[in-house]
Amino acid sequence: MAFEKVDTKIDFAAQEREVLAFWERTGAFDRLRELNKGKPKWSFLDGPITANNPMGVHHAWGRTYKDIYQRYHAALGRELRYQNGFDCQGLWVEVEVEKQHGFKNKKDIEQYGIDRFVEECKARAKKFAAIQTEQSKRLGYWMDWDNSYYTMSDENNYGIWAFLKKCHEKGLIYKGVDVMPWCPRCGTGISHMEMNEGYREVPHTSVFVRFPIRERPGENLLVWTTTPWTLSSNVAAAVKPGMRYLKVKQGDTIYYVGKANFENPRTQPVEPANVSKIPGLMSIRAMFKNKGPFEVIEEVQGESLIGLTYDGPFDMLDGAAEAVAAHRVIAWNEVTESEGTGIVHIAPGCGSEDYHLGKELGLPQIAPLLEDGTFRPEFGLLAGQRFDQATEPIIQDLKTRTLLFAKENYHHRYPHCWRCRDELVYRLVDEWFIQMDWREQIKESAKGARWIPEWGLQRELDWLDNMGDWMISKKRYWGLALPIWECPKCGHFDVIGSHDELKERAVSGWDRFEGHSPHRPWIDEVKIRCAQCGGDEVSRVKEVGNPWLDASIVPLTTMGYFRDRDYWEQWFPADFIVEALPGQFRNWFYALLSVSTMMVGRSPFKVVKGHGLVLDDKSKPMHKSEGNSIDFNIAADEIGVDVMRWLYASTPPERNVLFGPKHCDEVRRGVILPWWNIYSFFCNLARVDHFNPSEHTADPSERSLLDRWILSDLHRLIGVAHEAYSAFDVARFCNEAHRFIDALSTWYVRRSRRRFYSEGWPADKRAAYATLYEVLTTFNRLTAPIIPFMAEAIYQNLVARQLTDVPVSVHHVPFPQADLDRIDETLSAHVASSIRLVSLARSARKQSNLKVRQPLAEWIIIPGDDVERQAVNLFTDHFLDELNVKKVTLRDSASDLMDLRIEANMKTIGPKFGRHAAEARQAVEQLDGHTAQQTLHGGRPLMINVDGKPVPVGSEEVTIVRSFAEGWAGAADGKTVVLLDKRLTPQLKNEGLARDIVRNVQNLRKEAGLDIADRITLSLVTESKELKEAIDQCRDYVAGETLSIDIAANALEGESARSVVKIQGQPVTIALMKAS
RNA sequence: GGGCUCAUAGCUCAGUUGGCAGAGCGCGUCGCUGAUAACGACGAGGUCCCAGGUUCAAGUCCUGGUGGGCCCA
Repeated sequence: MAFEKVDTKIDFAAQEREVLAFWERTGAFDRLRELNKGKPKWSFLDGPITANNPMGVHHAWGRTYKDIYQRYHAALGRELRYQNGFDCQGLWVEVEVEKQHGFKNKKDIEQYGIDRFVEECKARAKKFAAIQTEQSKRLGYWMDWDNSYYTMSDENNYGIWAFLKKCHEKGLIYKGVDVMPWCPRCGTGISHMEMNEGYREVPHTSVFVRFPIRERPGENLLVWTTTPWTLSSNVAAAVKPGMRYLKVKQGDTIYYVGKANFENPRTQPVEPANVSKIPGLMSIRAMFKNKGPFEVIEEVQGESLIGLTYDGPFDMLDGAAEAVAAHRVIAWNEVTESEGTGIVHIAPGCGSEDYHLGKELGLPQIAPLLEDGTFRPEFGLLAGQRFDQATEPIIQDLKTRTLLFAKENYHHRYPHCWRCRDELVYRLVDEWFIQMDWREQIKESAKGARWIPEWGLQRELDWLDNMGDWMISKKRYWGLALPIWECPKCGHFDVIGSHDELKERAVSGWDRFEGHSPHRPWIDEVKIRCAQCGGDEVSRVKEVGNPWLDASIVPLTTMGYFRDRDYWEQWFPADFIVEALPGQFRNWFYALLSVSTMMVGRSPFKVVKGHGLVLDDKSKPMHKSEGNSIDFNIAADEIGVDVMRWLYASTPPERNVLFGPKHCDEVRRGVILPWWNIYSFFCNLARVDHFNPSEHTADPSERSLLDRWILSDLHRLIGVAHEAYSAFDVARFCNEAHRFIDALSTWYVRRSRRRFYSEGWPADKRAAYATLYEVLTTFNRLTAPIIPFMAEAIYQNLVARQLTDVPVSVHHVPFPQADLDRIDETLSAHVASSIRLVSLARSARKQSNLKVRQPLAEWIIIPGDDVERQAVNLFTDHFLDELNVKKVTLRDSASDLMDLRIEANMKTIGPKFGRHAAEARQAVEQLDGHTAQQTLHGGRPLMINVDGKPVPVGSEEVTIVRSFAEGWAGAADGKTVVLLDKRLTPQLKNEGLARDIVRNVQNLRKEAGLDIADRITLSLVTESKELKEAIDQCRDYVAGETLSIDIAANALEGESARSVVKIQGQPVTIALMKAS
């Protein structure tokens, strides 16, 4: 069948949609799986994507890698599982469902009904899983989409139960108390890691408050806090031993304040750019001055304050009763001179550092806030108020009682909930933990895998060394039901390891649970008997699980560990996983390693690769909330998926990729379009010529040098492709492929073009066709994993339409194998030299303003080495044509045409002359060029005077710089010199004019819509004597190039196109008509 | 607060063992022309973050600082 005409103005996105339909129609993916069934396995494990929103382009990077390496291994003939994963459970889904309903807090959810709420979360995950599935298909991601795993599945949840039970059997599960960041709106603790993502700059009212010292009436500690609500729970005040404190007297009142703190100019701790936008801060000294006269009466050491007791600011509240007797000044090294007053308010129930310090010293912990951030009833005037709304009442109250020294508007970075943006507070809470003292075992597992990049292992080991126990509970609704049943009577708890075990242990509620997924609220119906005290109303704890548990059991659950151990053995551990780097060392990678180490004692993956982030074109991370995330579907249809995939594949994975129109366009123009243009050039000619790949073949002996060269380069590239793909370094292949496209386009095709235009099928034309056909089809297969759509389109036209008994899809074709015998390094060196010589000559032409259309008489080449000399001999014809010269001459020297100057080569002169190097350089550069060159060519050294002594200098120590004689254009690089004869004979001048005329006629032909092969009648009307003469002399040339059967000097009757142009400044009227 | 890492052209980044500072994109100029919504050549554009030090010579090595990123506390 004939080749289909290729449109050079292709709409790539439309073509991609056609290819998708083709894959669908032909069942191409299923066919691939059949082809590879029973072959050696390659096991990829997909890290589940959060099924909570449609994909943005930033989700496509990792998925591109996943598809590329799967396609490559399939092309090697490996069997794969192709299982995609969706991460379904967790707070992020809850938050979106809450938003839909306008819920403000947990009460709203409970009123609405946990069952309905959880069903909606489930439905949301399913909905977005379906959307992401369609988007992934659009990306060209070949997966077994009907067999995706969902972390909310029963199998997955019960799998985690088995893991937790195993932990419990080893005594690792415990309930702990800690002060941790808490989101009052979500009503749940926030891990430090989550907290890092939510810092924002906000203004708070910070206060300076005095604490009266009981032992010293009239004397006070001056303390400062940015969170006035915590004053309700103050227990102690901390000073730093060794630090200097001042006694400042104002009126009858004496204040203690850090000496440095007192004097320090204070600034708002915000981004430097924001400082000027907000009011500044007063120094503490200025605050005193503001209030009236004061004097510094004494300076004391911090130690002298330690042990003093004081009256707390809210001692009258019932909730603070425990603290009254505990108020005293303690020593703490973390007190700083740069912030606050140098005396730090300590509330162990309201801050992390405070808590640990308090625990060390045995201080009481006062926890003032309920789950929703309001004060407990026992906090009197504050009871029921939210911590942030309480600021004003607190200040008013302190003012009334004259305890308030000052207040100010303080701007700082403060943590907010990463999902709902509410301000976080520190709360004292109970949570469930896995004790992680078996970290050494996990480290061994980590070492058993290969990490790309290599430093990933060290990063992971660092994390494993430093991590605390794993907090696995969250006081929420939608998630893994922690299988912990805790006896309300005796406090004993049990961890249930499976569905069946629970059924066995159940004493009530099983009937209400049966038939439901193991989620709240249904699972909470099931009660068991306490194994310790025999109580039979033991309920499950209310908490749900950390979602990283959900994602980390998948190497077991999805590969059938709990249901088909034989199958599991075949696929575990995974050969490869790949995910975005930031965070995963402490998230998925960590959780995966921990779970598999516990369950089966080794890493669930052999190779783990990380990649960077997708940033916008201003280098900012893409976030839906920032508004800079780009919708995947829109991008796919605007720029095409192949372009996007190439952009991702070609970015070094450790770096971030900047995604924007500019960068996509760079890929499109730099890689995709040139490749498409080469293909369409070939295809459209092959179509007209009725090229038949099985008929028009060529023996090696019939191939030209350039044919052998491009095939050699192709086979070298095949080798690189295997190395790069199998090392998971596709970026390296992209670089080399880009270079190959450049070479193919700007050298092979350009230099071979005329061979395709000859009549009939001479051997040389067959060789050109056969060569380019082989290059195109082979290179196409190499790029197919990266740009699967374009590869398919090209394959269908070049191969599937032409040959019988070939695979239906390019993705069924085995990956090419390199034939080392076809690699010819010498030839590559010759071509490289040729390209260099030609570009040197072009540079010479450019510098002398000699356009290539103007023929020149002679090109003299003084080769820098033997390879160049041989290249000139091998490729003389190409040289003549490429540079439009009449003659190429090889010479050993051309001193008659050049002036020479000597420069010092500091790389060798430096070490030789040491501190006299500068002097030596001057001496060398004063030498006469020609004489010096003769001396050196004669094998003798140059003599220079340095430090008063004559010293010999050899050819390695100097460089010769050239300038060129009148009438010659030249350029030099290293030892290589090229010279072009600028002198134009009348004959040359006429030929130059003729070529200009031809070019203009060709433009007009195209404008007139003529076919390449149409013959024309041409008319050239001009007043210019020079042009007339040139036309006259080069009549045959002009006629031949433009397919003119006649060239008239007067106007045409019935012309179909006309234009008036200036040729070298002289006007001519061109007209033409198609010849009958 | 500790650890790691980075700082080079308008942008994105290379820069080997110290030896006259590079590429791609963008910009400007010119050229090529039946692969043409391409392509090629040439050019302009630099305080190599700052300050010291070693050296004949420092983007490169050493010390100290500043600024950014990541990790940990």
